[in-house]
Amino acid sequence: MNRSPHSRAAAPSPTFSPLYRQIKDLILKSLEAGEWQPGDAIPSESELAVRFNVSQGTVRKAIDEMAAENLLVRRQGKGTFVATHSDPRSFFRFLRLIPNEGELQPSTSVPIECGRAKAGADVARMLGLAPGAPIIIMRRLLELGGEAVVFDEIYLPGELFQDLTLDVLKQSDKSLYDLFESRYGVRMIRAEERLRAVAAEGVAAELLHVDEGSPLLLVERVAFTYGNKPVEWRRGFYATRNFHYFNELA
Amino acid sequence: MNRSPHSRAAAPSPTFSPLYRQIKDLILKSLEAGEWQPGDAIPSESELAVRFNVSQGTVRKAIDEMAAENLLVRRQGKGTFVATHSDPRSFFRFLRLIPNEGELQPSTSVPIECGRAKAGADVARMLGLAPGAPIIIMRRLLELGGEAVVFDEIYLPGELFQDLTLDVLKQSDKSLYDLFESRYGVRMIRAEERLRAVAAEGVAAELLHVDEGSPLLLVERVAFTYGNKPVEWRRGFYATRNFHYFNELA
DNA sequence: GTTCAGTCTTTTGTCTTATAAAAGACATAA
DNA sequence: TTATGTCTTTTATAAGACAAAAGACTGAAC
Repeated sequence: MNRSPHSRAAAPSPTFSPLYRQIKDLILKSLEAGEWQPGDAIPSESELAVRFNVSQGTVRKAIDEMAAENLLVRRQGKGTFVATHSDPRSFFRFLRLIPNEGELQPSTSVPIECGRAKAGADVARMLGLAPGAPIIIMRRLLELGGEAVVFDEIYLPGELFQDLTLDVLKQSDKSLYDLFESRYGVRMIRAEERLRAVAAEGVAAELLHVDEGSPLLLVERVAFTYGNKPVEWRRGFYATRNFHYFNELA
Repeated sequence: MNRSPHSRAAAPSPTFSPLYRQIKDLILKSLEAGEWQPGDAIPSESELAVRFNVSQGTVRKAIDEMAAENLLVRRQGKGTFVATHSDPRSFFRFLRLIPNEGELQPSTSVPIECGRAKAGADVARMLGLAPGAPIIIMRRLLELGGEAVVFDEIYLPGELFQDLTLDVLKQSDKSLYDLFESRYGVRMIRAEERLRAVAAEGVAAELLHVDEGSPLLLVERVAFTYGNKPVEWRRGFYATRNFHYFNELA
């Protein structure tokens, strides 16, 4: 570690970075290496301070940033924990769909199909794979309060999800990202979504019980794991009769 | 100010709040009162520390939070500045529309109509007004790279925007929120958006040059100023042939 | 035995102080 | 005129001391 970043004698150091950020990188590396599992407590601030030979305040600032990025969760008096998709609070972060009126509905994922294929040009580009690399294609329906609301087509790199089959999906009662995290060790930490209005057609129209040509909200998503690595591409058709996509501009 | 929040002798204080948050509230009050204008520098951290009789670090933590909320902007070596909508960087925050391919386009606002009316039940509810209170209704088209992409219907409380007319809008070359801020002293700091897909009809279809019944993205927005006070309700129809709504889930 | 109140330990949170880096103005020498 | 150094003002970083929150543990009261 560069412990004397301020001495400019030796190197004007284009790679300069303050102490707390170096600590952050170290913690991130431990996280990525699986030293602490999702839901687990990480060592206390003072322990980490001793381990890295810095003050508690410096460790704290590193953790502050990671908590702001939803990688860690602090609880006063208890400790700091690795964020997990099994925590229901982290759920809404990745499904911004709420009813036009009334309370939030419990959601059910209905797997329809899950197979293997070779990446076409578009999927390869989105996932940073070579064209022809093995991928998994999954289709599923999302029901909210008994109503079919979202039809998803999901593309995953085959390498990371070796034994993922339709059966595995049907067995699981967790959310997809919870499953990915607990069974395959792939943690989604960030996503980009692109929204358009399109006309319903084919399977989507049928499964969502809407007329051909009626408007649907198309949500395309790329989800990233540690190191900004894309590991999921998804195309979702949302029927927005009774639900809408909620977003806060802050 | 409650300078000894930790002494529990006097009051178990259900309204306890740490020092830095009390400072934050004070700075916020100054901001709200217009003591410093958008774009201006606020006093330095050490000046504020003297003024409030606390340490620089405590002022700093207060400002940190406000910078995270986009109320203030820090610049090392220069000072801390009141955020402003005239800063182009703050622009994308409130218009999340980007081209499917190619660079970001410069946008032009084309005012169509601007009149006064009395608030109906729905607008009154959204803006926290009494039904029948005076409001302003404005319609406009947003063009990106020469193409008509968004048709907006905007509802404002009449009281806050006294002399706002179609002419004023036509005269201005600023963004709407920049105009609101500089001319009426109303600063938008946060907004909630609800998105749906709908079928194009009437004026919207016509102005956006799309067929009746073709899909449009409907974006309903409530925008808030200081103290979480709603001061704008807006219904926007987005034609998403060549553009899409971009959102980051972080 | 069970319950309740106090006490102790461990954890994150708050606040202060000292010092570094960044930016720019200004003077001065080439 | 142009560069170069120096001084001042600003935010940024780092460390240390102490407070509040949470929970486990102890032991007395019943």
